[in-house]
Amino acid sequence: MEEGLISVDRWAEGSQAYFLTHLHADHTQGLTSSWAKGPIFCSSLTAKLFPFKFPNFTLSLLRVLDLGSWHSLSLISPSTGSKITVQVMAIDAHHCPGAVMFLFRGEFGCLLNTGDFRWEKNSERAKLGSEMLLNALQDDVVDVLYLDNTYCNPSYEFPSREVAAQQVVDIITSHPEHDIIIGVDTLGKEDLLLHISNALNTKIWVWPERLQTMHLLGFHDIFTTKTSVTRVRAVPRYSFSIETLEGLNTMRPTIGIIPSGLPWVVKPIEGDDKLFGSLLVARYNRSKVSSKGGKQNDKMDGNLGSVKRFHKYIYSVQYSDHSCYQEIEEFIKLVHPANMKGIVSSSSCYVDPLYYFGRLCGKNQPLQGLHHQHQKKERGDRVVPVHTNSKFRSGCYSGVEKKRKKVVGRLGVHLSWVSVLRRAQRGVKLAENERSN
DNA sequence: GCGATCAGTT
DNA sequence: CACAACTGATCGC
Repeated sequence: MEEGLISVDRWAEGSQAYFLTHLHADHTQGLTSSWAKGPIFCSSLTAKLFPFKFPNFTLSLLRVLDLGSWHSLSLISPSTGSKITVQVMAIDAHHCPGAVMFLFRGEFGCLLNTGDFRWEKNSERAKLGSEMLLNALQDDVVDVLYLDNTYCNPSYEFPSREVAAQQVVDIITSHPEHDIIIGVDTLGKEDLLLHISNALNTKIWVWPERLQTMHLLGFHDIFTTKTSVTRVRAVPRYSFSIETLEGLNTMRPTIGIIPSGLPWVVKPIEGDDKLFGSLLVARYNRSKVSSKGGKQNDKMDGNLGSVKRFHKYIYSVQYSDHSCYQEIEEFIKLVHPANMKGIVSSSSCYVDPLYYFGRLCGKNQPLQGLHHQHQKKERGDRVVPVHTNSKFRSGCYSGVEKKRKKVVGRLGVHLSWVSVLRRAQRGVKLAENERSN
């Protein structure tokens, strides 16, 4: 498709410099320990965490970019073959540890790729970030903004992480006799756990690999792998299910908390009155949720607007490491790009940020279909110099979309022993397992 | 055994 | 209907 100069979170052959915004798996697809396609630029924290995810990686290929200062790269222009200079700045993206945005300047113009980002207007970090960004831009115009459009829809609203973290603390304190498990990923949401630890003056259990990560991040006395010292455990999100909670509750009273940008609700499998095969299903429409058993009798529900108790044992708290709709809007207003493009697309839909925010950068909304003189489409003549990762696979696939068959396997009642054991290993399963003999 | 891709999970 | 991030199975080498 295009000849490459630089790639952001994309790992195909053909670029001269590769940029990694952060270490989540959906941004490292195609990156492996045996990488040899070129230098990789990232933040110092990402570089520190890097060997943990890619054990035998040739570390000399990593290039650390300090935040907030311009770095110059000497590259070869793909079109003319002459030497050109590209400048890049990394800026805190407030997404997960090490996550940055990249701002580029070069013969192709000025480009900003947010990676995944959260833009909380009132946080000190964001104020610093916006100063850094505005300072870097000076009078430059961002020609193309590559935007984290995960929640680029007005229905996606949620509070700041600080507020959401306090909601989690409130849930925990209102269950003084319960064990607590919180579903988290391999990186991210550390601030939430720190907030809980501080507020409740307790250590927090994590699984062994996660403890290593915590140590790399510089947290040495807050997390533990000993279950006996705390009732609060952070467990891998993929091991967190209704079954798990049901199982745990046969041993000790336990509640689960899911921090997520989306509100969740249970949808039981038809004809199955047991909860074994239940799915977790997201909804926009929260009024439906609360009208139908989502809202329980807890007195605390009063102060917790966006908290949903969607199952006897499970709470959903809207703690998100991605920007909500309004924050995306604020960010676009700040940057005021000439054009923009979303970097994220879910399996079935892609929200073009121009649809909602085209007016903010003088672009027409694509669905209006005006017979307006389009700016030239620049197909063949001008090469877009940046490959950018989209989770959207369309680029490689032609026309036919693969149908994804949804086999809800035979009531899904059966849980394989492998997965039971895995869960046990990661600490979700029962205390009996680790205390036995 | 490794990497890429697909499929399924929460 | 709907997320991001993750694990596991399978295939080709």
